[in-house]
Amino acid sequence: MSDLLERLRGRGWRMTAQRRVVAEVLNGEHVHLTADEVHARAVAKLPEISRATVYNTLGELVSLGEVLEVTTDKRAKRYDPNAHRPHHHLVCARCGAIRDVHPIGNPLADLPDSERFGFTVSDVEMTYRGLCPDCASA
Amino acid sequence: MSDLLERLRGRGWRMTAQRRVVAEVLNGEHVHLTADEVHARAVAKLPEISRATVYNTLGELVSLGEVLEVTTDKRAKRYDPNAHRPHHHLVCARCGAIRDVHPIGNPLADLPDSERFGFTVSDVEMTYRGLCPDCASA
DNA sequence: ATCCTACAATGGACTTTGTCTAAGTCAAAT
DNA sequence: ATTTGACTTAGACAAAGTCCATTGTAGGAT
Repeated sequence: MSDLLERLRGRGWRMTAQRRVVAEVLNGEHVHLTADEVHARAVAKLPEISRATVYNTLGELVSLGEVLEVTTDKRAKRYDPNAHRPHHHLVCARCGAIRDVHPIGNPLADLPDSERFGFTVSDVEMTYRGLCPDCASA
Repeated sequence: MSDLLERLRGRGWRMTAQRRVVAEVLNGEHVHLTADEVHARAVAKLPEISRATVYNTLGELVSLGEVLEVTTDKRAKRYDPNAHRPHHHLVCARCGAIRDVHPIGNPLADLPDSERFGFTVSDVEMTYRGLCPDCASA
C-alpha cells in the first residue's frame, strides 16, 4: 500500500529503493513473514539488497509502529504489517500456519490486582494453539 | 525438590549426577531460567557438565511434562518448573523480570467460532507486559 | 543541473542459541 | 563383578540476528 510509503515519507523517512521493496513485500492481511522470507522476496525484486538492510528496515518499521514483531514459534521472529487493528494469533502446532484473530472481551481486565505484583500492566499478547483444518484431517 | 527426582526415577529415568543437578537448579516458584543460565548454575555444582547434557535434560523434562518451555522475549527460551498449575506470564518490558499469573475467566471460550478458521483450538498462551515496580519508578 | 553531506546500504565477521555426532563412560540389571 | 545400552562429552555445525568499517546515494543547498 502506498499509504504506508506516504506515511513513512511524512515521518521524514529517506525513501530508498531498498526500503520501498521491503515495504512492498509486507503488504496484505495474514502476512507473517520471517526476516529471511522478507529478504528472499525482496531479493526477487532488487537482487542486490543485503540481509543487514532488511533487518535494519524491519527494525525501523517496528519502532515506527507500522509493523508488529510476532514470536509464535521458538524459531525466527515474524513480521506482521497488520499493526493498526489490535489482534492476537492462532497458530497451527503442526505446520505453523498463522491467522490473525480477535477474541471477545478484555483480557487486561481479567488480571486481578492481586496477580499484578505491583506491575503497571499495559498490554497482553495471546497465542491460541491448535491444528489447522489440513493438519487435523491428516 | 526430591519429589521431582522421585517422579523421574519412577518413570524409568536413569539417575545421574548431571540430571540430579539440573533438576536441583530448576527448583522453586517464579523460576524462569534460560538454558545457558541453567548450565551456568549446574556448572557451579558439577564443573564437568556439558551444554549438550543440559539441553538434553531440559528437553526430556519438557516432554515428560515436568517443566514448561516459555518464550516471553525473542531471545532464548526459558524453563519454568511450575508445570503442575497452569498459568500465564507477566513480563517487565524493561528488565525482563517474569512472574507467574492466573487470570480469571476462560480465554479459550472468548474465541468465537467465526474466528477459528476451522482450526481445532486446544490451548492459549497469554503474556502480559508492563513495568515492574522497580522499573516503573526509575 | 550539480554538489554536498548526512543518512543509508553493503558484506563479511561475529555472537547467540541451539542441534548433532562419534567416542567414551557409567547406572543398574543380572 | 560383568555386561549393556542408555547417558555424557567436546567440539563441530547451523540458524537467526547484530555490528562495523566502508561505500553509495537521496534530497536539500547552491
